[in-house]
Amino acid sequence: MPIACAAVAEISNDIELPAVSPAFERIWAVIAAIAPGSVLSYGEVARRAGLPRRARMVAQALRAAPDALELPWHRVLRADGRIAFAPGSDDFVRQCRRLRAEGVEVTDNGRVRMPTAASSLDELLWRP
DNA sequence: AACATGACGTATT
DNA sequence: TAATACGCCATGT
Repeated sequence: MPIACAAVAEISNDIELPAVSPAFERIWAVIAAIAPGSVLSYGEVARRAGLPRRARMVAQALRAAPDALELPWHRVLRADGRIAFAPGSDDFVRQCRRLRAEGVEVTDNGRVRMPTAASSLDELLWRP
């Protein structure tokens, strides 16, 4: 079992709340596994959690996530690379800060260059 | 059962 | 790139 999964499992067992959905736990595990400095879209998180077409559920899972999990929620963006929160809102600003703090380029509009299929492939193939 | 609401996605213009 | 429209899916009324 991946470390991130174990952490989520342990903590979410610890925290007793209204019977946390197993789907939420899988989503949390995927988010916990996002490497610092990289980002994922809501839809991609859903797919990796085995829940295709359930991007909105990822949003729910994030809202419901216990603080104790300390998920890297700031690494989850919309599919077009924009921050999901309303521009200028506190959450929006917080997310910008946290992303920049780990080296992610964020435009003033709150947009991040998302990895394209091509760029990811280049990463793999051109790596020395 | 019907409708509104979201930290969403995709296609189209 | 931006605006719009529509699709999707869980929840709450």
